[in-house]
Amino acid sequence: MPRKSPRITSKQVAERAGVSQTTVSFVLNQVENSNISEETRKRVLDAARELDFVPDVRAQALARGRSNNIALILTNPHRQVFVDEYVPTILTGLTEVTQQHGFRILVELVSNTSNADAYRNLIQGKEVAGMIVNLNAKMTDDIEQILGYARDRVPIVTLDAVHPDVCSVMVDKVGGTRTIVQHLVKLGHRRIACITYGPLEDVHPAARLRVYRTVLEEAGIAYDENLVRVGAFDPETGYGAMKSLLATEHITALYAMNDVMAFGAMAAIREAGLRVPEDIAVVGFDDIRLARFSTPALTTMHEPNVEHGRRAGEMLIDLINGVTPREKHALLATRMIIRQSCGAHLRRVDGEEM
Amino acid sequence: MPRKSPRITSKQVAERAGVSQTTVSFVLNQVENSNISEETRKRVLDAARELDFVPDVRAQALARGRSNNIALILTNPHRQVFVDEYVPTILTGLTEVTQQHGFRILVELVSNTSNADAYRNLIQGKEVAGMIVNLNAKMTDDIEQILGYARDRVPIVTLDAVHPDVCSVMVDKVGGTRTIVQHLVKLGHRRIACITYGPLEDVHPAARLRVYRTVLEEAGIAYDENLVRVGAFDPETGYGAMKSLLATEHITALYAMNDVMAFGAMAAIREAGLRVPEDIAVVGFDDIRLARFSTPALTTMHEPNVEHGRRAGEMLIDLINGVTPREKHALLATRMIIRQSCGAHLRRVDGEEM
DNA sequence: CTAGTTTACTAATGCGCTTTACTAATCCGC
DNA sequence: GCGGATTAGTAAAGCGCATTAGTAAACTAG
Repeated sequence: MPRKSPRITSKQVAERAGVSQTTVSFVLNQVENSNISEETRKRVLDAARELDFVPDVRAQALARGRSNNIALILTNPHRQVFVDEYVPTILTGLTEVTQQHGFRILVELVSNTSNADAYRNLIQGKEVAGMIVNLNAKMTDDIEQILGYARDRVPIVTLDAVHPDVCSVMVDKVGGTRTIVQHLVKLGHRRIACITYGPLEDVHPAARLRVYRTVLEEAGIAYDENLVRVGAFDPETGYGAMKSLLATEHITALYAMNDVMAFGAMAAIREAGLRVPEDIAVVGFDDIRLARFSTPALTTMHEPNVEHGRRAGEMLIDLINGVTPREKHALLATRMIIRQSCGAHLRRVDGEEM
Repeated sequence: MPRKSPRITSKQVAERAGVSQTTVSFVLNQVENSNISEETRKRVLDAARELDFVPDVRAQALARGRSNNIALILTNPHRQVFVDEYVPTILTGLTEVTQQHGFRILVELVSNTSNADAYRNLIQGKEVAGMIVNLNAKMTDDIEQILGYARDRVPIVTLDAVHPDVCSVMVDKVGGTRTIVQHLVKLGHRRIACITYGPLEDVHPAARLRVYRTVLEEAGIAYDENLVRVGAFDPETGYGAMKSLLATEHITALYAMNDVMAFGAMAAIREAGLRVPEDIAVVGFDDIRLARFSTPALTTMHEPNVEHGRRAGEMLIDLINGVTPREKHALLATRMIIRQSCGAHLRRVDGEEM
């Protein structure tokens, strides 16, 4: 069990180096215009190394008036965030930049999106220097208020929702939707079902559904709301939605708004004795690692999640440092990955360039 | 952009309530034997609420001599940790208990397992009150030294590796391996391949491979090292390993040490024109959410990851509070989930009770 | 009615650092 | 050789809380 180890403070480093605590602080923090001679500098550095000195971050944070933590706030974790590699990949990109700047990541799960207290404590408690929020719910008054409150006190970047005044980095799921639904249309499909996720008012599903509809109509295909089903972020709902589609509708293609639902849907199609893509073409969205290994391999839109985390981190650190980010709202492009499930390989499609 | 909001301190609460700062602290922290009258208590509470007071955690941590953060240290994140739902599920269980006790989670990615500095800074910098480490590498001198160093200074719980002196919560992957390999044996298989992950010296793969061998030998099946391939934590390696197995060996069953590799392996089997489970039975390990939705649905061992995180959190908080945990090394059981990929449903197996 | 105890608080110190204001010594130009 | 600028530092205050030691008043017990 932990025993009290002798705590090394900057005062002890000062003593050992024969200088004042101030000098130690100046040297260790490389304060400019502090006029420390090279010789003294070296003595301090040596002393610090010999004593194995690591400054107490709590004291630093208190004295500096700024924490060195950044919060990653995950709202609705169980509904949508904790699926596939989303969190790990975001974290990968994020830590890549935060580590460089000496920030640590505080992960906070907020189950109720409009739970203002979680934010309040984090901010007022001075626990974090900035926050990155995964917020994909509908922009209600509640949320707008929370965002406003937060933004007035601490730099903040959202990963999804766009509030005009709050910086954000967002994956262009809407553009991706256009691309992939057009892909299905080009393959000749006219009965294209859609499995979306709810609530339909939320940022992405609403806009994506609209684009799905637009693309169909542009191709002269009437929008049929019977072909739209609402799932969630798990294979089960995709499976259920497909079952229900198969029971009542005749379709030749499916656009599932995430890969995981596409997996479920394909299972349902198989159970019904139908083949993918011969009977029903299926496309997903996200490009999870397993997408390449489903039966058949899933055609999908690739989301740059590592980049997503990285950009959000960079933007936040800019804000923390008082630098105005070049773009207030960054949009990251998705990329279509054509595999087998859409049936493109069967039809000798001419160069899909989108 | 954030403007300086008037910081509310306990001193202001004190003023408003007409008491001393000490009293505010006593009331807010519910200090025992502080003899605060009910009336004063109420005045303080009211003032705090009216001013929207949230104590500065940095100052609290400094004054109390204890941080209220717990580190979740993820070693080798890209190699194995950032697969499927592992991190999210661990986080779910962990935050469940940490939130109750007022601790926050600091996530730290350590790419090099024997990178002592990461631990040192976290500990010496007094950033955390305790650490949970996902350490699944071979117990080298390096690691043993790091663990020793850490444990001498701060409570620590490992999620995988077992150092006799360091508390741990671990999923019984070895026991699970026994169960599921026995399952394949009972189904009549004699040529059972194994796709493990490396490095083979690490905690789990070594022990699991040993059990795989033991189970075979107990059934009178000679261990054939040609049937063992080393993959990793991604479908690609499972796919590659299976390709290579199919090229040279005749097998009727496969035990993949994780579901993701099993997915890859199944893809390879299909490509070779063989059927799962008729030609080759496949079982995985982990029970990821998609396991139920592969073709065919994957038979696997379920890992209680939420429970894993929860137990680790409970154990750590006990240690932090100076309570000796009931068990120093907890072992969590896995559960076999029989689906289609093992072919059990084809053979009318008598009640699989394990 | 007084000494001792309990009740209900408060003053003041310290956690370990950063930072501002200050000082002593040296340098430099004329 | 003297005033101002520069160099190389330091002393001390303060960040916002927890906590220890202490105090004044009220309440007992004898």
